[in-house]
Amino acid sequence: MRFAPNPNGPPTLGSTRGIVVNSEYVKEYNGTFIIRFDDTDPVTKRPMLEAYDWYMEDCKWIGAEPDQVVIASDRLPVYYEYAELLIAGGHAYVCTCTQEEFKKLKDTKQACPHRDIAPEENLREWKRMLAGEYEERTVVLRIKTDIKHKDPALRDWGAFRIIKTPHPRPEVGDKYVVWPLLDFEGAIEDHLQGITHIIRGKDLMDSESRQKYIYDYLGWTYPHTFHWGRVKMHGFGKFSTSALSTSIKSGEYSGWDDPRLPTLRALRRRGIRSEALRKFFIDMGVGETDISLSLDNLYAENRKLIDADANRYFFVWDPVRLEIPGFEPTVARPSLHPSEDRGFREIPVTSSVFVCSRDIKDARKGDVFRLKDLCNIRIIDGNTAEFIGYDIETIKKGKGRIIHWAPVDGIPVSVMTPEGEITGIGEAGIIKELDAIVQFERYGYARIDSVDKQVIAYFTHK
RNA sequence: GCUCCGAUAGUGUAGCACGGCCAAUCAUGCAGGACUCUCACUCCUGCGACUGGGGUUCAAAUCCCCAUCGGAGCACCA
Repeated sequence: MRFAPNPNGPPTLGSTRGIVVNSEYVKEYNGTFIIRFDDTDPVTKRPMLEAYDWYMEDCKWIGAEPDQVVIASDRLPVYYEYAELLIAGGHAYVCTCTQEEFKKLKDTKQACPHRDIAPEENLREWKRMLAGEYEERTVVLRIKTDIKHKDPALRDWGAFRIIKTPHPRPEVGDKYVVWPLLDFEGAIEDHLQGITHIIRGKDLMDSESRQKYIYDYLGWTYPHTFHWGRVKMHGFGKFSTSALSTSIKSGEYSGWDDPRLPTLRALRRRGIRSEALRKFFIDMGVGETDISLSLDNLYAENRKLIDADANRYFFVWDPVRLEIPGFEPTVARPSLHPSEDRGFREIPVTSSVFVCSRDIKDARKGDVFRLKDLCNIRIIDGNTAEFIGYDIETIKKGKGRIIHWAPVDGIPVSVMTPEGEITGIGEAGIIKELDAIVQFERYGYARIDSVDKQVIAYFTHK
């Protein structure tokens, strides 16, 4: 099996599906997993140098280390060789029609004048192409199919064109001016690498019919193919790699791992486990239906994985200070985890704490609350309350709500979420959790990304 | 305009190649409940679908036709 991305950005949720499902089949049937960089367009979908490594990194992280790596831009001579074979066999021709001219003829099922030129002449023209004698957009090498084919998409498709912009990879640079199009490059590589099964997007459904002409001319057997539909993610708008790239450069996003982006590295930074991603995509299977899915399933999967590990902490967002006059300073000792026996945090408390404004803003005089793992209080007015005891049982019997809180000398915490940044105060112990996933009680899970004068956490999910 | 593909609960998915075992699977979601010093976790209960119409057949989610809806291709992009 192979996964064939164009490295013009980091892997996204969509690419991840390709990586996971292909590699899963490989595991199940003991096959070979090849990652092939289809980087044969130095202009329109110009590859990013860093992205090659990003793909390798992300594949590894998600448990899909490739057995082989192929970089198409390294293999132009191979493609040239087969092109010549096809030209010599009279199966391909050099066409100097303009795009518009050819389209017009093709749409009316008419051959262009170049179609009947003799192979020898085509070979000579091909050499001129390779020698750089043609300018961009003046010539193209076409594969001869059936100009009268009922499906216009299959009529004499283009296989090579001229591009004089250097390739971003320094090893390649301006070495070549004749570049293959996807259907040609992919057709040759799939055969050369002995690919037996291809899963490709529904948008590439015609590729098989197009490429089969080459396979027939060369006497090859076409791999088995499957297709999958388009994936739309709820909560993520439409995005294209190139559009994202500009938004990142302009500073609209902090980078390719901005928590608002559906890239693998962003999800990783947020604390999504690779196992959750794998299960999510494997359960989804390979369907031709276009799907529009929510990340709830992924989050649910992830929650099961992280809940037992995630230590609990108090994080108060939208904090308001609540005074409890006369309360004797003490040390609260909430447990690190409600069911795993992992010990306690220790939080020194004085006669005032922070609580979420949401929790007390509608409270009236006399309302009773339990500050979780600390004490019971009764509201006096908007931001003062009186201490009324430590006993949890009295709260359990009554109707007082249990709310969480943070010490007034706590640490500032910023949580980066897909919806934006949430700031508040957390207990100081959070600084011990650098790089770990914690649960902010009554808020959700988050990965502690950095710890300095303040804590930066990346929101995982509820 | 021409061509191709798809359609099962809110979402995703199993079943469809070989029609009966499907009063349709699983997950998530939602609702209710148990547990709990978190709105988390765990557990229990419940809700919810074969796009429509014809046909073939003793029997259709499964086969055929039409319609509707959705997606894609017809690039010197991938």
